[in-house]
Amino acid sequence: MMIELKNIEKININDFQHDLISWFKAEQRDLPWRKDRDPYKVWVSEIMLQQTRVDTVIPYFNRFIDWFPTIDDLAEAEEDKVLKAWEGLGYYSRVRNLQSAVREVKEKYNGEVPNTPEVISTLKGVGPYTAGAILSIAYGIPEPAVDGNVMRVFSRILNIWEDIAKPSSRKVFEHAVREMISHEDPSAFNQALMELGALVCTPTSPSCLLCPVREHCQAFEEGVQAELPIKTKKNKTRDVQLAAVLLTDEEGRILIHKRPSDGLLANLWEFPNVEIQHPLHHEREKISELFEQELQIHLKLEKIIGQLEHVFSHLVWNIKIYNGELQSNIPEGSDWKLVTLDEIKDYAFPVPYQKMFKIYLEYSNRPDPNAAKA
DNA sequence: CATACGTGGGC
DNA sequence: TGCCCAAGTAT
Repeated sequence: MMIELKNIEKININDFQHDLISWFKAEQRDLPWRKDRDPYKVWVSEIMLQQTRVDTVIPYFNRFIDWFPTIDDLAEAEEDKVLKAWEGLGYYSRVRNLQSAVREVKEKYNGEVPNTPEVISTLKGVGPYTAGAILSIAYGIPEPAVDGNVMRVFSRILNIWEDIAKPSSRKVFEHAVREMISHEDPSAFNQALMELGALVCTPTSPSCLLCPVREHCQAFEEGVQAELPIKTKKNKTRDVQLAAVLLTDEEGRILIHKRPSDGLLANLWEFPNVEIQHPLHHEREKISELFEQELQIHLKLEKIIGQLEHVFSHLVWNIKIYNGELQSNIPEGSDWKLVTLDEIKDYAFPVPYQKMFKIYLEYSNRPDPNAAKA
């Protein structure tokens, strides 16, 4: 902490704020969530932007605000429709937490997004970053909003060699932001830091020659900007083998299942599937048995119509895709449904099952003898 | 504190 | 092809 304080003292904070904010006001991108400061829209955008690129978020944000323009609209919406609005964005608990928090705001806070760190931080899905972002952007409150961009930018500006992958590092950067933040325009200051990280002070090969705060940058002065930030991390993924089946009944309707309300892809829809513990056990009979034991459905498997791999951040799914006929009644419970090809588009499926459905459609339209191989 | 939690894009 | 992400949070 002493080192950072020392480097902060090397910077003329007023000049830094001015150079940063002037650049932001001139160069900021025209983004849909920057049209106004409606705390709800700021909130939605910040949740969507977690671990997600701006270009990906834009169309989702526009549709989401179109479907749920206000806190009331989101609070009153069916969760299935909310998940449909999020379909394909990933990290689906974000939107379930968002709806839960919005309902709490409606009920406990008279529909007003809280404007203090203490209260807003109690809302589901609102962590230290999001709290600071909403407070500063929507309410002009000088709170730090430390995300990956801010840690990268400040690592370089202040020549900080703290490992930004460590959770404990965030407080170092929060401290630095508290020392540096503009109290005149905290919103522009925080957004400028993130915008700079996105456009100029990028992870690899930062564009220092275009940087509005280059003259304040300790790492640039030392010529070490390319070495920073320090970020350790090794993601090891686990492999999971699945057999999934597209089952139709005698009327051609398709059997779908709603996933459990916690864990991976919670509350999204899927096609019936089982995990294959031993990769070689893909005999028809064994697969059928597993479906009966684990899902209580009788079926006639036809053939493997395809195969796909889907990579998550922490695991890899290898899915063998079968088609087949449902030979028992649809299981009891609202988590099973038989739907037509037209109805299926109202249900939210995670990407691996969208891929699976696409493979099925291609298979049905034009049977391909080679598809049976795999 | 480490791990679970998605996805599509860049090199 | 494979690895690293990108405006994090919950547990």
